[in-house]
Parts: sequence; structure tokens; C-alpha cells
Amino acid sequence: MDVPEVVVERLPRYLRSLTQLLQGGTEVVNSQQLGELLQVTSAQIRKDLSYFGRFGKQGRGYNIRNLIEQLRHILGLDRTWNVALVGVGRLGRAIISYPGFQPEGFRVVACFDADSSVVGQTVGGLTIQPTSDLAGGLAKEHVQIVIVAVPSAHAQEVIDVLVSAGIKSILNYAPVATQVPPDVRIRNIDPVLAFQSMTYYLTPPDVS
Amino acid sequence: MDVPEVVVERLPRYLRSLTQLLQGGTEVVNSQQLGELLQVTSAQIRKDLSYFGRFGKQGRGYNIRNLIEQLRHILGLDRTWNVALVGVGRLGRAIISYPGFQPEGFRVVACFDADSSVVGQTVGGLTIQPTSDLAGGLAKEHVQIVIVAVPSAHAQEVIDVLVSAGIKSILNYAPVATQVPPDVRIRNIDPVLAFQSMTYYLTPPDVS
DNA sequence: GCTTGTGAAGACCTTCACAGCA
DNA sequence: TGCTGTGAAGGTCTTCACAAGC
Repeated sequence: MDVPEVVVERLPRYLRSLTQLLQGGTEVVNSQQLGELLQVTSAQIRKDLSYFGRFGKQGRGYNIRNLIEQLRHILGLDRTWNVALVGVGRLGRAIISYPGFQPEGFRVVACFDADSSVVGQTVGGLTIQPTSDLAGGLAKEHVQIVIVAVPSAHAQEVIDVLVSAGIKSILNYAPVATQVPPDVRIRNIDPVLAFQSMTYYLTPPDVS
Repeated sequence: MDVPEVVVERLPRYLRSLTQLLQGGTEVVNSQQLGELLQVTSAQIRKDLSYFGRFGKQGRGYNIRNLIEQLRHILGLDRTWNVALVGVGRLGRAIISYPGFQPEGFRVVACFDADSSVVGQTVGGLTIQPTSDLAGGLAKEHVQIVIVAVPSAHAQEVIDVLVSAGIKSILNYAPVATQVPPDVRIRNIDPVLAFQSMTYYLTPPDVS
């Protein structure tokens, strides 16, 4: 049985709300309550979870502590992941100093830049390495996930190197259409695209 | 006839690739070629565009210049939009100094922070206003879109103020599940969630 | 001849609704 | 009684495949 990608993408959201509930002192939740928190139907939550097992108890709901542990295991979050950053410009520096990755088990262990005038500088405790050493540096640090924050014009060439270095997960901040083989997963963070689709709904339809 | 939301979300991508093609000197493109660039089937592009009109010519394809203009009009991108930022911390400052919004017609015209020690400071040519004046400040500057970059714990209360001030489009950077009425559109930018679903595919399935 | 635009078919995802169990 | 887990039904989105038209 294979799990739809949309389902996998919802699991981290469930996990986050469950963690929040637990911190608030709640120990048990049912699919209805969790759904209200997440703006999702209760049936969807139950169906999503059913792809992975039977975690609830009829008549009661889900033990939050247990469900969190199960989800963390399913998603592979019960270990740490090594992340590298390519492109240490303004955006890259903001990303590397973002304190939200570490507590979730993502460690930024290497960073790279093509500009030789910044190579050798230290950022967030890491020495900037030249992009020409990308493949070697990734292997040395056992990197599994790479953040791309280079100018759009160079994004595809960087991604090609990552792919040939065997990287399967990429988080791309460059605002450009990129191409990767089907076995490589790429997520794009692109606030401008988000804006550009929202304006559609702000624009009254033409009556012309 | 109403247009599926997924379709609207793809249009800005089409627009971007078309712009890139035009800059490269191409004047005409067919759905096949555009699809290869965007990793989308040609049928999908034709179907998507057909929700809005008939922009192509059989046997030839699409005139890029014309299609760009049409898409910009459909999406409401043939005008400028006023954007405000709430939360001028590290992340907020990175966002406000991001040079990618302006050229696309999005002008950041106001920024707000709850911390009275930064209120009155100037960031990117804007004076930081107190969050307590949020509703008034938004109206004064005719803001249509708001970027939320406050700590998670305060995101929902800020969003509630935005909603009651009549804002219909929100870009939220706080890593938290938020609730808005159905007529308000909220997009979440959340790199940690992106990571957390990618690790699923990096994690070999349990054989236990 | 080549490519669009589009009904129809198919795939995929969500919701329903209820048997089964605590 | 209350809520889960899940087949079946329903809805939405994607792809097919071809008539129409440049």
C-alpha cells in the first residue's frame, strides 16, 4: 500500500498541533477536536492515520503522547538530519541563523558559496566552503538535505550538482522553475508566487 | 464557472516561465514546450488556460507577449498592491529587505511591531509603528495584503485583528496552525514543515 | 501538418456512514 | 454510549484523445 503524498504532507501539521496540545496539558484528543484545531475534517484525520496503523481507541480517541511518538517515527523525525546551505547571501544568512531548525532535529552542518570573497568567512559557527567543493563537502558531512539560496540564474546548475551527488531532498528558495529526476524531492519556498495567486481573489472579475 | 484553486496557483508559475522565455528572445511557445519547462503535462496547461479564454492559435501555439499580458490581467498583476509587515524581528527585517517583491508590483508600505523599544525605528525607509495601531495604520495606507512574521504565540491574535480590519490576504511565516474565516486567504511559509514531510521519503520503511 | 480547446474517461482524494469495539 | 477505522460513494482534478481551425 502506498501513501498519497498529500497525506504525508499533512502529518507534520498533525504532529505540531499534537505537540502544542500536550504542552497545554492535554493527554487525549479525538479526531473531531484535532480537526477543529487544524481546520480539517475528522474523517480526513482518521483516514490519514489509518494508512499507517491503528493508533486510537474507540470511544476515547487518541493518546497524544503515543500518537506523537508514532508520527515522529513514521516521518523519520526520531533522529537528526544533516542539512547544508548553498548560497550565503542575505537570504542564506537569514536562513542559517533561523533558530527553528535545530529543535526539530535538523542540523545545518555545512555551507557553501560561489563568491571567493566570502569563502573562508565564518557564519553561525560554520566556515563557508567554495561551491566548487560542493559534492565532496556534502559527502564528508553526510548531508541528506540541502537548502538552495543562490540567485535564480545559478539555481539549476547547483541543483544538478546536488542531484549527481546523490541528494534526494532539496529546499529551494530561488524563484525559478527547476527540474529534478522523479526520485528527488524538491520543495519550493516562494513568497512571490504565493502573493501572485492571492491577488486573483482580491481582483473583482472583469465584467467586460 | 468557477476556477479550481489549484489552477489559480499554477498561473503565476506559467507567467514566470513565459517571462523568462520572452527575455530569452522567444516569441511563441506551444503547450508541449512550456510543459517541459514547468514539468507539467501539455494538456494541463491547455486545460488551465481554457478556464479563462482562448489564448492560443491552432497549429502555432501561444504568442508569449500576449499570453503574459492576459495572465497578468487575470491575476490582477497589472496594478500595484500595498503590503504591510507585522513583526520586525530578524525574520521580518529579512523579508522587508528582500528585493523580489517590488519588481512584481508589491510595495511594502507599512510595518508594525509590538515591542515598544523598536517602534519609531526606521527599517527599509519605513518607520516601525506600534501593533496597537494596526487596524488604523492598515486603513491609512490602503493595505490589501499583510505579511505576518511575529512569534508563533502571537500569530493568531494578530491574524484576528487583520481579519476584523477587513484584510483578505495573509502571508504567514509563523510556524503554527492558524484559523481564518473562509473568505480570507492565508498562505503559510513554513520550511520546517517542508523538511518534516521530506524526511518521510528519506526514511526506509520499517520492516518490523 | 501541427497544435489548440474540450468533452469524456480515468485517477486520485475526500467525505460519508456505519459496523465494531472500548 | 462514543469514537475509531474503513469500505463505498462522491467530488475534484488530471489526462486522454480527437474534432476544429490556423
